[in-house]
Amino acid sequence: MIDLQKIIEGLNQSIPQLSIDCVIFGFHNQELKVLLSKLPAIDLWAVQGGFIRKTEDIDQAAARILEERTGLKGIFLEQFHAFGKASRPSIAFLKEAFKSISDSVAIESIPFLTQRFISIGYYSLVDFLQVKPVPSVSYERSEWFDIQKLPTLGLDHAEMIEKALKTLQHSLDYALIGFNLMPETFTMSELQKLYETILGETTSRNNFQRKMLDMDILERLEKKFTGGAHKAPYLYRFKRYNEHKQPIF
Amino acid sequence: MIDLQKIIEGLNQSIPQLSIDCVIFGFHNQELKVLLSKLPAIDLWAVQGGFIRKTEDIDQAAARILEERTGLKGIFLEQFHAFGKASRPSIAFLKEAFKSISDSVAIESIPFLTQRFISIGYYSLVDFLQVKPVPSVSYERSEWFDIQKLPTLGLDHAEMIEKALKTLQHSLDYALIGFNLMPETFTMSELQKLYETILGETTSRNNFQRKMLDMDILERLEKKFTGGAHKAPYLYRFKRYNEHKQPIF
DNA sequence: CAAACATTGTCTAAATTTGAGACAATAATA
DNA sequence: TATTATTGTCTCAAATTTAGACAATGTTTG
Repeated sequence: MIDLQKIIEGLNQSIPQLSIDCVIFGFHNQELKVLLSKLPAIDLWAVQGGFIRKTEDIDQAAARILEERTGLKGIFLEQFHAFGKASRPSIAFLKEAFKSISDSVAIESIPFLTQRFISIGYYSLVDFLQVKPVPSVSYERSEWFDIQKLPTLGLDHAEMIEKALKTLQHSLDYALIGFNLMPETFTMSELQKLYETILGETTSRNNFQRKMLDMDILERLEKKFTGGAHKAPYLYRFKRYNEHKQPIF
Repeated sequence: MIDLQKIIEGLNQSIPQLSIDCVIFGFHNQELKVLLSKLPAIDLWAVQGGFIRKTEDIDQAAARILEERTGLKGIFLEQFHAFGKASRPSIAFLKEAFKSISDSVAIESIPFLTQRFISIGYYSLVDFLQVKPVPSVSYERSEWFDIQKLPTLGLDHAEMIEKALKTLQHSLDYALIGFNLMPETFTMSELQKLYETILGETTSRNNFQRKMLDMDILERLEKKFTGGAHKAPYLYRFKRYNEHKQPIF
């Protein structure tokens, strides 16, 4: 249920013409996924957005939004780019969405939504299975989408996701990405799938294994008996107590 | 001469609580330098800041500010980070500076300067010798500073320069950096000094030379007779018509 | 005018990293 | 027990990086 009064209050406590958008990545079923929310009454999806309270750090605002939508805190979250084209669509369409929900909306009581917005983009890496998607007050529902099969996105969010992925690919830190996107334990080939999906290229199995083991960031655990007609793979876990294991922020 | 009326007009046409700061890098006398401006009446220096007009892209705003302060356009300029700590000092001190210049300032007529600001940081690479520093309307004068010997900086500009340098180091593209920071022609050892200064580490001369030549981004020109008691080095120039030579934006 | 000097351009061998193929080990199935 | 699919590891070759060596060459010095 959408609570317009709450939305308006939030806007009034926020910095005008500035928003935050979080591109939340997860990994499941060998697919890289993004958590999107659907606008009410309009067939458009968006990454997790919100506003910056007047007394809040922008990093705090991003962490708050992430927690509101996933229930998770203390996980990897990093700013990657600010989007501010003059032609950037305003988020005035939100008014239409609200109106379709509640006839009694006094459009003029919603502050500065028709003005041009500049948005600061963050991306986050989360453990897919630990997330319980919660749409924000102004959205209908949240869902994960395979990054290869995105729905129609509002604003410039397609470009935003593209840029977040580029940042992820470029700043490729194996320990950081694996630690944050994988579940607690995993097999080597599952880990390889993750990197191949993100980078969009394949590696030979033997050399990948050597590279990961040489990095000395993995602990080998017991074997995993999958029931397949073949040798059982070992499970691995990212080592604790190394520089990458610390709470990221 | 500071023209307060102009400043106030500019502020009224700009997006509130949002600014742009450009960290402008140059290279001269084997030193990496940053172009700073000094506040009037206060012993504080700052990188080149400005505001975003309501109808302007943020990239355009950064390019405009760069051109205003250096006379240069069409050169390398890239966004690297948005700064938005809640504790970020406001730029209210500008009022004091203005007041010390002009007794007749009605402080209240200067819009939103006492509020908390969020700033989008850009960095630029320029040919030192082509720059004619021009302080902005609200500053006293501009000067180049060796990045190792910075004066006292206002706001969080020390952190900003630090982060811009880190970005430069991390996204090290030899052709891009050399092309933008070096003069038209240079010797191989001059080029090596540039990279060593930026990265803060030394390379062996022979291997550096091979690496640069193997990249196939340099043209060898005539020799340069410096008058030193040794073999004269060749001059080089970055090749035109390769992917890096195109106007950067 | 020849020797000394400082720096440059290039070559080579060794060390390290990366790429590709091979093969034994092993859990489930036929 | 043989077959099958995958896994863990080894090895050799290729490519890249590191380190050292040395001849070439303007200028200065004796």
